[in-house]
Parts: sequence; structure tokens; C-alpha cells
Amino acid sequence: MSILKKISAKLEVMAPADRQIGQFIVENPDQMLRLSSAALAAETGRSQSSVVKFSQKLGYAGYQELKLAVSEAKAQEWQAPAGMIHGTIEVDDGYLTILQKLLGSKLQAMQQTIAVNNEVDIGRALKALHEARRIHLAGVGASSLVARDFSYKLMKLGRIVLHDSDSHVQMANASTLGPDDLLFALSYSGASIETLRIAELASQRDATVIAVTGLQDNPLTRVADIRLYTVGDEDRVRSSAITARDAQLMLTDLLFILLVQRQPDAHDYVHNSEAAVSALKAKRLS
Amino acid sequence: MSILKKISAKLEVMAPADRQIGQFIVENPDQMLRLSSAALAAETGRSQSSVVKFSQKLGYAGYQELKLAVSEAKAQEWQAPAGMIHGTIEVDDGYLTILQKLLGSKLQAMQQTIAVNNEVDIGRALKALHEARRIHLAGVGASSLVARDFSYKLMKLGRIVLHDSDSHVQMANASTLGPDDLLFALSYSGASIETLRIAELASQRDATVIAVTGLQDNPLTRVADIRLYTVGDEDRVRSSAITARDAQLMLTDLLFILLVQRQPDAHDYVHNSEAAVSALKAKRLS
DNA sequence: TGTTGTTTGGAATTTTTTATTCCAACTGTT
DNA sequence: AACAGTTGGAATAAAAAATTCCAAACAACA
Repeated sequence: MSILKKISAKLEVMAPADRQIGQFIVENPDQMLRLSSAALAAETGRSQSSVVKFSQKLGYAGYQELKLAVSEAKAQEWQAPAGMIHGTIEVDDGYLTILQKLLGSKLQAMQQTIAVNNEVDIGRALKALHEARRIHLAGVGASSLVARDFSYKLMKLGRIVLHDSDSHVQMANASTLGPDDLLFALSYSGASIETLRIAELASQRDATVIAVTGLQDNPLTRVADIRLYTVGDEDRVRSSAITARDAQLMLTDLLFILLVQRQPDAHDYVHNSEAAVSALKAKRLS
Repeated sequence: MSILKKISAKLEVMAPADRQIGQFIVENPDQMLRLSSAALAAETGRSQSSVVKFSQKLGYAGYQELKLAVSEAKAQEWQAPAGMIHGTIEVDDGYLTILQKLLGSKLQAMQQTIAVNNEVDIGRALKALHEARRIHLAGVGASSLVARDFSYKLMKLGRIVLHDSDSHVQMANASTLGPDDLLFALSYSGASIETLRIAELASQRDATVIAVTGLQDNPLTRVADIRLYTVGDEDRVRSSAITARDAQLMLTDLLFILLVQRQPDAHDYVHNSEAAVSALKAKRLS
């Protein structure tokens, strides 16, 4: 436990002088780090020796050591935001609590998504993406945005990629798929009827189908050749599918990075792509 | 830049004594934190005064301040855990290393984005989003996807929102903005000419302008009434702007959640919206 | 090769900060 | 009231940090 929390917890059972000093430190740890023991004493209206004794009662050799501990605790606090409060965001949560919960939920979604996909399946997906003649991305709603993001990245690698936000167009495109082609279907529920139909069509036409869905049993996985999973918040109404999207992005980003790795000339492609966009900006600005 | 890196960089152009002291600090920052100036002098075979002077040459008031800076730097470093693991992904990294680096980069981008935006500015943005008659979202390329994601969410809250991925359409729409309207402009570089022009137009027409850009000085912030910042990886070619996008999403997600909080009937809106989509699915499936 | 100005870095000193000691005041107990 | 045990500040000792001062090393130049 962080020293700041430890102090907070003990605050009530402390003697008046210690409580006052402790309270100041808990409330203004940043300031405390810049104060000498005498200055801190003045700030709290106590004596310098009391400050030193306070430090020693907490188990440190002296004030300096306490400072070091506080500094470390402040760092730590950021790192694993306060117990990484996951849990639903409530109406009366303060700003900081919301921040922590949001970050915690996102992190958890990403970590769990990593955890549920084993390296073997990722590898198979990678191989399929790498060898496909043409890659078609399917997804509606929020999943469509992830699909588009992924398509931009794949294009940067020089791959032939297709995605349209209109599911009818997606369907029309899917009808042109062949055995050497790949359908990458994204749906958190795995039950979006448009995406499902497109996947079925692609499967009939012998294209390889990769499905990225949530863990629950769903029709889309049954059509797929390769199954990848995303883990998001259950309470999708409240979180408004934020974590589901983050999980999907985590997975597609991971696939992209791994693809870059196994494609020797990837860096050139990406670089050229960025350069082209930059050139566009420069030209227009002049 | 972290003080440790700053020292490393200057190491060659330093005088012998300073170099020796600097080197020790860079190599053993942990140990240095527990050493007094005299002890550090002994450790490096130099004089105590040289240690103090070294600190001052770096711009600190004295050794104590340098210590504090080093402690902070170490904290920062540790935030992207131990070599974490942030750092560029290399060609010969293993699967696990890549996972860690990717997750680390994402986490860091989100944390830093939280850190650079103070609650006051967020509050102002929130108020503007809350009171605006109409909200227009501007952004091209990857930022357009974030804008669209945000627009979907705002729509769920019953707000009047406009976004089109075509920048010409965005411009046309912006020309209809008035004093009660809001332009929310996203651009990581802050220099995308299309987004900039749209923001200028909106500003001329007296609409409130919120700019979400990277930290570097850029033209877009100069047009904006409210400035929010995102922190992403510097090496955008390699990471392919993954973290920049994550940072933008972190910010928009946060704004969304906070909006939900201050809008009493938000939950109903969101619920109805989700229900409508579900109904659509169910009907089609039957 | 001397002269001069500058930089470097340590010894000595002063100042500040930290840690310890000691004692008075208070608290609760018998 | 007497006692033991806390509590907390004043005074002091010890340690650490910062400044001053000066000598050696170095560089530029006549």
C-alpha cells in the first residue's frame, strides 16, 4: 500500500500533532516534497522535531526517507490508478474517480483481450492476412469505424483492402470474393445480421473468414475459419461500448504491428505513405 | 525530456568532473537518490562542491532539487514500466515483448493525455458541449474516425451533431454555423489545412471552437477558444499513429462520460438508442 | 615564451537542514 | 495525590548543502 494511503488510514488514531502533519502531507504531497522539515513544521504550525518524529514513527530513518517514499508513492499512484478501480461509473463520482475508472476499464479490456487470444490463433490470422490476395473488412456501427481504421493501416502496407461503411456495398463487394481472398469480420455481439450474412456469403465463395467477436456463443464464429475474441465491459449501455471498441482496436493494432514485423519492406511503405500525406499538407499550405 | 536523458545527452560536452558525476547519476539513479552530496562526491571521487555545482549548472537551485527531479524522472520512466516497455518496437522483438510494448505505449499515451489536460479546461469544454445548439465535428484522416465515433456517442445523448468524412462537406456545413454553435476540431498535428480552414471559418462566424491537438505549437490552437491536448508517440511513422488515436479517443470518451453525468436524462437516451438498434437486429433475424 | 584572461575543480567556510536530547505539560490510573 | 506513560516543543548536536575563495590547468595572443 502506498505511504499516502497508509497515513490516511492511520490519521484518526494519531496524536494531534502527527495528525496535523499527516493531513498536510496527504493533502499536499507535491508541496511537501519541496519543503524542508522546518518549513513543513511552520506550514502546519508544529515544531520541526515533530516532523522528524512523525517520519520515524512511520518506520523511516528520518524526514528525507519519508520524502523519498512519498515521491515514489506519487509515481506509483499514477501507474496503477488507485487500485485500478474498475467498476461502473456512478452518477456521484468525482472527476478523478471517473478518470481512474475509465482508464481502468480500458486497460482491463485490453489486457483481457490479449489474454483470451493465444499466439497460435493470432499466428494463423497473421498468415491469412499476409497471404490473402485481397482483404475485405466487414462491420457495422462502431465496428465499422474499427474496420476502417484497420483498413487504413493495411493500405499503408500496400495491401489491397476494401471496406465501406454501407453494409449493402459491403455485401456487394463480398459477392466478388474468391478462394484466395479474406474476409475480416468484426462484430462485438457476433449477431449483427448484416455482418453475419456477408460472412456466410464469403464462406460459400470459399474465401477465408476471420471473425472477431465477443466471448459469448454467437452465430458469426460458427461461420468463421479463424476465431479471435475481444473482451469488453458487460454493461454496454452505461459504458456505451467504449471498452468493446478499445478491445477491437487493441486486437487490430496488434495484428498490424505483427504484420509490419514480418513484412520486410513494411517500413518503407509506411514511410512513403506518411510522406505522401505530409507533401499534401505542405503543398496546400504554401 | 527526462532529466536523466538530458544528462546523458550533455555528457560528452561536460567537463571531466561533471561528466563523472553525471555518468554515475545516469547509471545509478536509484543509488543517487539515497546519497548525500558528499557521499555522491566520495563515490565518484570528486568534491562535494562539484556535486552542488553540477546540479546548478543543470538549472536547479541545488542538489536537493536535482534529487527531486531525478526521482520524478524515475517515476515517469516506471510509468512505462521498466524499459517497457515503451520504446520502439523492434524487428526482432518476440510476441510477448511486442504485446507489452504496445500495451505500454497505449497506456502511457492515455495517462499522459489525462495529465496534460487540467480539470478546468475539461470543464469549459463540457459546458460548451452542453450548451451548444448544434455541434459540428471536424477532422480528416484518422482524426475523422475519432470524430465520427464521438458523434455517434453525442447523438445517443440526443444532441444535434454533424460530421462528414469529406472535408469539403465539413466546410460547407461549417459555413452555416452561428454564435450558439460549437465546432469541435480534432487534429493531432494541429496543422491539417482542411481542419484549420474550417476552424477559421467557424471562428469568423462567432461559433465556439474547441481544438484537440498535440502539445507542439500549432496554428489550430491559435484559432481555438478552448484548447485540449493529446499526447501520443513521437515516432509516428513506426507506431503508425496508434497512440495518437488512442489519446484522442481517451479524451473524447472522457468528455462523453462526463456529459452523461451532468445530463440527468442521459441514461434514458442511451438506453433507448441501444434498444432501437437491438430491435432492428431482432426483427431482421426473425 | 611570457602575459593575460578564462575555465575548472577542490578546500574551507558558512548556512541550512536534519536528527537527537531533554524536559515540561498533559493524560489516565490507582 | 502519586505515578507511569504520552505528547510535543525548545535547545542542541550532527549532518548536509551551498557559497566563497583560490590555485592549477588551459587557451589565446603578442
